[in-house]
Amino acid sequence: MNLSEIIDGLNNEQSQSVTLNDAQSALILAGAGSGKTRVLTHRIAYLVTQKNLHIDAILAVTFTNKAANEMRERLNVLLRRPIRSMWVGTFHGLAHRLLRTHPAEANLRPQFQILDQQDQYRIIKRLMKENQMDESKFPVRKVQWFINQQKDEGIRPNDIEVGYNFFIKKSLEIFKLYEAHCNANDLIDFAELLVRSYELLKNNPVLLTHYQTRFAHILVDEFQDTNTMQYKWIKLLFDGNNKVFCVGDDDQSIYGWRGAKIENITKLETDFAPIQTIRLEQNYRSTGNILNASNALIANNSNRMGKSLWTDAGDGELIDLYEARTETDEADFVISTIQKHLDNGASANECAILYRSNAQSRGFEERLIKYNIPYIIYGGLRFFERAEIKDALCYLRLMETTADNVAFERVVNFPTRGIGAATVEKIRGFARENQTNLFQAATNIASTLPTRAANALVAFTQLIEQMQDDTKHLDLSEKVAHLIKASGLITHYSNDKTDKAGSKTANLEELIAAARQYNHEEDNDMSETLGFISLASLDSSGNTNAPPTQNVQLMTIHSAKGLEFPYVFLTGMEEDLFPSRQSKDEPHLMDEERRLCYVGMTRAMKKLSLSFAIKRFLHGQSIYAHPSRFLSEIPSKYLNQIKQKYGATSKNYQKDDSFNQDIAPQANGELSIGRTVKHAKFGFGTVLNFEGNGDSARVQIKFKTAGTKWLISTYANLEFV
DNA sequence: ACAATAGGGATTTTT
DNA sequence: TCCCTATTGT
Repeated sequence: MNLSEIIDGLNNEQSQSVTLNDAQSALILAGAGSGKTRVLTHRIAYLVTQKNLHIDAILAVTFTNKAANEMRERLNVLLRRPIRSMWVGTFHGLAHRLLRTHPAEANLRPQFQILDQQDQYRIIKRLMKENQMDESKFPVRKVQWFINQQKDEGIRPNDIEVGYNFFIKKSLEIFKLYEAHCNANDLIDFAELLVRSYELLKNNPVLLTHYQTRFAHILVDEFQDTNTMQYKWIKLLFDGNNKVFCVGDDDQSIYGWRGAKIENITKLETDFAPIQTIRLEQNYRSTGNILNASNALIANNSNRMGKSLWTDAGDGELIDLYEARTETDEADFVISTIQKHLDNGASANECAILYRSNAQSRGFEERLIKYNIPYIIYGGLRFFERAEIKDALCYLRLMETTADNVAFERVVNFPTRGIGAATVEKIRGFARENQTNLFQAATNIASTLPTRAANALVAFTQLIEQMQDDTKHLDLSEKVAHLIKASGLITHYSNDKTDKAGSKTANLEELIAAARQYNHEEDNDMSETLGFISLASLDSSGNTNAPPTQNVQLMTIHSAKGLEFPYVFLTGMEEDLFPSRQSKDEPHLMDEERRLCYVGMTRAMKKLSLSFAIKRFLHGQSIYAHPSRFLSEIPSKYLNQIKQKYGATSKNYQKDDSFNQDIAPQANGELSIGRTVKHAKFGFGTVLNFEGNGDSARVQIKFKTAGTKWLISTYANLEFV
């Protein structure tokens, strides 16, 4: 492979990045749609083919499995050689690989298991219950959040100063118990993968030197999304002799709430000095209008590293901005516009409906069903997170290692077999006292129990042993197929009346297929089964390169990051919804909302449509909303504002028309939310909300002294102050 | 063991 | 309003 093959079709900056001296570290500030994945993979190809770098000397890190798989595929094509041994993967996947390779040095038994969010939640919940913590005062989610937050920062319980904060004090107690529990049961949660592998290297200078020397080049994707531990992890592997190549875009940092530190990208310049910064500003995705509008929006953020995207693709169409009366009206606009695109020959999967929060999908879904347009909603439970799949996997885990307590707890009485809470509690007690696992405890304790429970328990342990025996010589997928039947799961789910579509049994069938497709890489000590189980935890998507289907795509803006669509509808552009209410008081949160908006807008290739509703039904009540501030940050010359009622598609025109023009803020300028009014009896107050029309029009007012009231406006005789 | 019911909470979720 | 969880009743 020669150089021209690698840099063919790259622009100046891209090719400069790719062919940078191999003794040089680099930060590539890659704007949306500027071809960053291409630069990253071509850089690797350049190092391997032009600088004769061995593929084992490369460490390439991404955030998602999807990105990692994509990179592998592209490298396979580019390098025309197997790259199996190359360390390309997610932070978590690579950390996991380190721990599996050196379990003893990391103080782990080789059979350690990965805890996913759900498993973690269950454990924390049980620990809280056992310690009489009131869940209504201390929500499990919050405690789980607290623990993960600490771990993402590399903070261990002993590092935390107990202050006056009661929540922190109690959470810390649980944190300690949780850590002890995980250590006793060989459990590693997501954050622990990083912390533990970090400590592994930190405490083993020989190992550290080995990997520092081995990885001559460390390449990191989406650097703006790294959290503290991930940053420290990369920094530890960097000894100054090796080089980093980090790609990121500070304008697309949208995971700050999850611990991502946007500052990491600026810290690079000092911590990894000397490092050369290159900006990729030519956009190959969107039209000029979309790009200029996005640039104008993001310019409102402070502390940017600075970057301005351009395109030579031409202005394209203006951005539609639709003012809807209600969320139903908004859905009508979006769906009928999509219908027009379809009529003009577009395919459904070229259209994406994006929103800030999942709850907004419902209205669109209803319309899509009504107009018979195929769609797919992203979000919700992924394949390996589904209850029936987790059930089956827990049987698999128990068969692999009967000492797996998490798996034991989940399936000991599922499908129900007469082993109640009391029995399980006795098993736990015995296991605690005798320092053994639950399965062993169950075998030992059975004879001491009342006959009924004893029989049930013996039946269960024998079932597991029998399944182990029966599947000894079967391959992975046959094993899964066997366990689904033998455990009674398939019978249980086919009798499930709540699952009319039979999707649960279908999913179980799908699991057999997934096991068949799993290709095990024997680059570590894991058995095939253990490898499959780990994969299920680390990549819960269950995607086996699912072919793109002809569906309109509905998803949150967060999940749209990294994707692109010809037609994008960015919906619910209202204050308190987007930007979210929870972000309005904190400038740095507001900046993140704006970046999110920027991400959403820059997903669009040909046509972007923005929309907001004047009145939205949310959390069981109608709310009058103001257009998002982001809309006013987009210069109107890029916008095509549409205000009139869209089309005649709405059959519920009358019903929707509860918005009374007579009392609309636009109509008379008198009554509007936030307006101060005076009432003869209740005195001064502020208008919170209003609805209805004619004689039934009502106004909600928060009075200074009389509290909040709904008043019929025709009787209220309000005086505007 | 399961269905009916009540209560509380309701961004975003790469791993 | 809707959805998830916990509790209660059969």
